[in-house]
Amino acid sequence: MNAANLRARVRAEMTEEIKQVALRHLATDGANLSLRAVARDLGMASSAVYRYFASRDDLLTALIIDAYDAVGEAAEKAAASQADPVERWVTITHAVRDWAIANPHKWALIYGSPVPGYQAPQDTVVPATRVIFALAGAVQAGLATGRITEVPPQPAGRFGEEMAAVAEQFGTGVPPHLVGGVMSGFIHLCGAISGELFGQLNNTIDEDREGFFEWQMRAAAAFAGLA
Amino acid sequence: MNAANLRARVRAEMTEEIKQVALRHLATDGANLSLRAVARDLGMASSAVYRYFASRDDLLTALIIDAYDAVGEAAEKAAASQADPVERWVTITHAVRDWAIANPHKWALIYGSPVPGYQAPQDTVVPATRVIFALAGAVQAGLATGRITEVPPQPAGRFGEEMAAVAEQFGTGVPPHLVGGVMSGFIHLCGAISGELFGQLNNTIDEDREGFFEWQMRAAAAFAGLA
DNA sequence: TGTACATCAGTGAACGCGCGTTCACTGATGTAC
DNA sequence: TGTACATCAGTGAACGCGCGTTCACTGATGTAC
Repeated sequence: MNAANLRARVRAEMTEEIKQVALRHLATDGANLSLRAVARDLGMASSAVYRYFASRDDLLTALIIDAYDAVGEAAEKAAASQADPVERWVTITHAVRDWAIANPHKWALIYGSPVPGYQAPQDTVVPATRVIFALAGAVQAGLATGRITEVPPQPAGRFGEEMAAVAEQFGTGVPPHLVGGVMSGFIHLCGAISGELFGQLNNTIDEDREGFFEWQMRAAAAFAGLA
Repeated sequence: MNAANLRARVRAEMTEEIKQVALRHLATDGANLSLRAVARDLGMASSAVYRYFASRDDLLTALIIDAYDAVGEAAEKAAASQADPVERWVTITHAVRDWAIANPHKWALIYGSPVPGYQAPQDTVVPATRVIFALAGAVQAGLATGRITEVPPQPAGRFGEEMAAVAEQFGTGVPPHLVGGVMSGFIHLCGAISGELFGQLNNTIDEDREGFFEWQMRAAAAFAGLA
């Protein structure tokens, strides 16, 4: 390793450290992320952070992309562990939920209310799709193994056309009417996790939230054809 | 009207005005609500607000309760307008979505990521249940009119017991296994609206979001027995 | 291998601004006799 | 009806604190000849 590489590596490590500390602050203060507080924790001048991130928003963007990648990777790993299409779907959803429970502030960052004044740049678009693609993969597997027999009710009208466009654009090999089922399952998944983390289940389902979750996700799988 | 009532009325009007201005700020700055900014808009000293709300959190609580009541009322009004149980369910969900689209910041306040450092007091619990009760009412109507024939898959284990406890506690007359379906539908509803407002549908379903929404909500109704 | 120069991480002060909450106070309105 | 008193909305200054970002700078590290 030559000198240039060393400097680059030190820089990468420092960048990583800033993000780690920022995540800790996110956990306590929500999205009101303070650059100065981060710098203070690192024992450096607040201005030094600007060597690594051009602005507070840039730091936020980096955290958002990391979070999308982390939950996406969890979903993909889970997907790879199950051959049976239905169990693959269920395992993916559990992996996403487990990740969210372990990292509630990261979940809120990417699936919660938008940060006021923050506009997500294009870089976040691709990482944001990894979970949906993992779910679509389970449906693909179901198609490939002849596991999918009943189809969900056909989406009608313009929205059906949009599903067709999405199916073609992403080329997942999943027919349009099942893309809607995947999308619906993903939305239900997000709702179930956010409901659990943000308090909508309080005073109603306080014991067996995992059981309730799986029950819902199996229903969602069935709606996407995976019965 | 005597003098005492007049003073009380003026006070109520001022309280209302403060809340209105606070809501406008919520729309632009998210949950980072600033008492000083509100006072500034009203042309009064920031300390004067303390005559009406003991603290910033108290003001937030008032806004949260108002929001729960507003969306709950929208749901109940919609419910009253439809006799057919399935259409009642669908109409309720549309009413909730319409309200959320018209008041996205209020939706985020009650169903989005929790406000950092804010702890919701007990006063918010009852208003928070009005939407679920409206949905449960549609299922009750379905039972009463013999419209419910197929039942959703029985929830197993501890979570099934919890559903039974909830059914008994609230005394809605809906059998335990259908309470789970109502709860699941409510969660799916929240997910669908939050997904639309918070950006999860961007670049995927951009045209006919209403169609996609209704398609999902009819599936949710079916899962709660309303086929 | 040695030296002159360029790069770049990090500093510390400053700018201009914001915040929630408290406190002693003024002055208008309402109440009791 | 008139007067003394109590209530209470609103003021303005202050406390003690926070923030993002810029800028001229120091000093160590890396590069080119």
